[in-house]
Amino acid sequence: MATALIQTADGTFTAHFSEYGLAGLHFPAGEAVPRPPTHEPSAPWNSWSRLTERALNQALAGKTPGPLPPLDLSSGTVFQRCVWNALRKIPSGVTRSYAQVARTIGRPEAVRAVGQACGANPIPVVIPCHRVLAAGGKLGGFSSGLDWKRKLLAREGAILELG
DNA sequence: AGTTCGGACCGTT
DNA sequence: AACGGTCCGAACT
Repeated sequence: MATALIQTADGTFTAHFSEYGLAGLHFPAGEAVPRPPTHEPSAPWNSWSRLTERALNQALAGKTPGPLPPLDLSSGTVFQRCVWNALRKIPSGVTRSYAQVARTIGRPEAVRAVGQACGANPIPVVIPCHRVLAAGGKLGGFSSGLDWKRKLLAREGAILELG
């Protein structure tokens, strides 16, 4: 595994790469980053890092990102990967409810479990867990802070709340 | 219209 | 056994 710092207009994100691809992404930490990352020149990490930086900046700007590095979602359970996969199909600017996602994956009753799976999403922003709201257009929760959720949705031009 | 309460539901630790 | 990024209906203010 390698750690890379990803520079964006919103601060420095931290990315984790396995030998299979991007495995984790963290929002800018409040404090200074502990240690500088180490790179193995031979690995594809530098290439993936560049792809991640480009895609992440696009996403943060509310635009649909282009090519992504391979994603390593092996940390998740079958159910979680199922949910994350469904999340990736939600277009930018569009929102779904936890119940809708539950229906999409064929488990209409596993609503709370879907919420739980969203919280376990290892690659936020790229895997748009922020596009899932509570019923009635209410914001719902967000592991990394609701400010981020609001900000991301606003950048995409998503409609929030109700008139 | 907004709120609180109480069950019911399901995957993860 | 307990906890969640839930949902829905009912009964309030």
